[in-house]
Amino acid sequence: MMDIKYIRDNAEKVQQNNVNKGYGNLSVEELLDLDNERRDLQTQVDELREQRNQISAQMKNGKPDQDLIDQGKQIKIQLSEREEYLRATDEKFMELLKKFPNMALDSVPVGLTEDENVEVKRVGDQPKFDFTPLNHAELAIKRGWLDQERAVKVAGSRFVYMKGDLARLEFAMFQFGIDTLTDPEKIREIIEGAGLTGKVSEIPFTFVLPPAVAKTAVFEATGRLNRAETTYKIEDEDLWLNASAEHTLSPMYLDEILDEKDLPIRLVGYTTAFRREAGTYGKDTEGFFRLHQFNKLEMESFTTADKSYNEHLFMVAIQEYLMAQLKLPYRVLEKCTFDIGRPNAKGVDIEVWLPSQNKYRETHTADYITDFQTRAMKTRVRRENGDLKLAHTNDATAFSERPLIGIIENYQNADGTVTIPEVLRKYMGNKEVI
RNA sequence: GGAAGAGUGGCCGAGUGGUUUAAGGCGCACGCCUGGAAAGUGUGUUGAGUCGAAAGGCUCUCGCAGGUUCAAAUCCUGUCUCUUCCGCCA
Repeated sequence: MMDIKYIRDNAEKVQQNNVNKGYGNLSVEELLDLDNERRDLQTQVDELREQRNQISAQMKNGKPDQDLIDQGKQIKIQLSEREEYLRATDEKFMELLKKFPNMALDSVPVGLTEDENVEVKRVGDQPKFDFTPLNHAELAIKRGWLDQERAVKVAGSRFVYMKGDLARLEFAMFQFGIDTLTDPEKIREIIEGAGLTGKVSEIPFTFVLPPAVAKTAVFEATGRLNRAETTYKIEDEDLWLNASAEHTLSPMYLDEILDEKDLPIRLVGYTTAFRREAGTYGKDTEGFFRLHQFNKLEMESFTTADKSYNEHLFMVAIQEYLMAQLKLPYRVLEKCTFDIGRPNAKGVDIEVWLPSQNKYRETHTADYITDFQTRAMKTRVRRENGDLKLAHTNDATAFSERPLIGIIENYQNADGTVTIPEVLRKYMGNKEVI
């Protein structure tokens, strides 16, 4: 959620940001009108309550006074009318305010389609094959690793059974990710490699197995509840299935005041993610590129405002490190204003090279969210100087299932086998090929 | 899922309609006292909104949401969470 005080002071800039992020229909003027109305009403209500309290205080000492009781009754009537008006105005105000997107940093490229995303760099060589490479779905089905037909029978389209060595490889990859993120030595190595020494904390991540559901109000506070297109609701419960561990990690400190000396809090959470994928019919239907259900390892961190930007760069560095360790060819994109998403101030995507599609496809996102989530969640920090400030959150993918697609396509051999990336072999019984 | 009990400032805990602007204690912060400390002692110590240059004023906040009343931590209704017991269960 945006800071109304910031909007009051920066009306034009906020309106321009709305336009840049594809929310040009949201009017700052309309919001500020509601804000003024709301504050006027609040003052009126406060004054009436003050009168009521004064009358009540007079009544404490002596016997009940009919005159005071009558005055109190008058105030009660006026107050309930004003309060109702205030409640309705406040509701309209909040409804509109919650729709406002976070301010994009000035460095974020302005653009209203994903074509405006800017490629920052390419890393790793695209493999050359002396045979015609299969796409990941063909290969996985051929090897008995993927059963879509039976999944359709049981659960419907966009669900799969993942089996055998591919399923094992997935857990190997996740274990590799967990081992890396919880290892102080590896964290230091990544920070050094990214030139962030002294700029970010060197404390490792804590591995978390979080709930996979969140209550409506909590999910809304994350700014990620998208009823129409993404999120599944559990019938007869006030619960939604998470579409990422972010949705249950970021609200962990809801309504809490954190101590600065305990920061940063770095978490890496594993859950199964559920997405309705409404509006993507016909897109990426082959294999397991876009499913209603997939597993994901997600990073989340809580910092003070002055540390959060470097924390974001650190998370991107981690993502690059993981991809580089797997020796997958990838590229890094600076996402444009439209593509970074409503809660983001900045966003980076990492895409893996897919030989079958002859292009790079998204595997990782890093979200720089500033205080947009913590304002709604009331997650604050007691600074060392005693100030109370909103915490900042950063959120980023460690591994989803998509890098597996990159692995089996880039590491495939002519005979249909797949060479296992070196760093994963120890998790696969030291096998070199599956 | 059923039954009973309980939710009060950072923590413990008093409080069954108006001397509560939430007693008292612990912890914490800053003083006084002391050669220094302990003890003692004084002041302060939830968070939010709003007005104000500031000092400060006003309002709200006793799990949450409604209701009764001139007046609610206190009475009523709903709901959530926790504890104990029962049932079910990986």
